[in-house]
Amino acid sequence: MDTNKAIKLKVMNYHLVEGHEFATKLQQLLSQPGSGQGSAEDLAAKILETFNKAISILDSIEPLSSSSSSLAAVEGSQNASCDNDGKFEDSGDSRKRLGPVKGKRGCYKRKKRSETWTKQSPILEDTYSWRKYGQKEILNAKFPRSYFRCTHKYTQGCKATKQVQKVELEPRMFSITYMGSHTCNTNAAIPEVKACDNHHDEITMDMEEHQSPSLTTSMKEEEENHRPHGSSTALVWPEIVFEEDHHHHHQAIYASGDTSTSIDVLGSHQELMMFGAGGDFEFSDNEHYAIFNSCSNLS
DNA sequence: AAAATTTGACCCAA
DNA sequence: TTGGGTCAAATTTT
Repeated sequence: MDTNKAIKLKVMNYHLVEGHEFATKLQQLLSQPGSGQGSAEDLAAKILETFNKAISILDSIEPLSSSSSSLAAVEGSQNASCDNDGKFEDSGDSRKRLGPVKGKRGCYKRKKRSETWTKQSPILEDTYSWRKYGQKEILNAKFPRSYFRCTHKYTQGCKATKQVQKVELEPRMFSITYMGSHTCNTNAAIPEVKACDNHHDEITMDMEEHQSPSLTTSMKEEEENHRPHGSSTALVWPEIVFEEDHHHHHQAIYASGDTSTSIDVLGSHQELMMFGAGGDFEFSDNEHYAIFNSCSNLS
């Protein structure tokens, strides 16, 4: 708790203040006629990066849904074309599924025995270390889904997993579903955490045909957030609209409406949705502190 | 050499 | 039989 406060303070001091300064400079720059656009874009990129870092850190300390629901579990499917209304049941470790929805093929739902929560974020990293163990093309979805498990699954029996999939309607966003909480020794996890060097794992999604030339098959966060040529979109996170384009029966990807938290960043609006069983994201304070410390000097 | 990723095979409920 | 999730051998990266 105290440590979380300390971390927040640091985030405030380093990232947010820095971002604010960048934004101020940008504002000055824009108000001056004939100022070079290149540097404006540069500033914009810096601002974005700064805020992304801050959000990432804060978000992992304290997942945004403070009003945790009492649901035992929540739908985990991100299949953009499927409506879900079955329920999870307790089950063994794996390979159990729940019924289809609306008779449409491919609309499965996985049984979940542990808490599951989903968020949307342009940021792929978090404070845990993950090992990718699979990737699947998902029916009716444009982007593949990547599967990750905790690096310490076998050494420490940690059962946490996550699934990551690009959001169809906003390809710079990722839908990240966390399943189960970490039981691994967080101290052991520290050295593997690559929370700040921006040059690591995260998903490498290969999609056969992506239209944006700036989207390479390897979608590292840096590439995502750094793009100076991203034009105005580099500055704005578009509002996420959960609108089903090819199937009317579906209103929202996360149908079991729970908590939806919004945060405003740079005047734009990003929506994060957190669901489920009062996700017990249990972080060791030390871990965060260490991670944050190691990050804070990287601007 | 060890750790991580890729990717086709496999499992199983629907 | 199918699609989603996982496994594991092959491959790549560190």
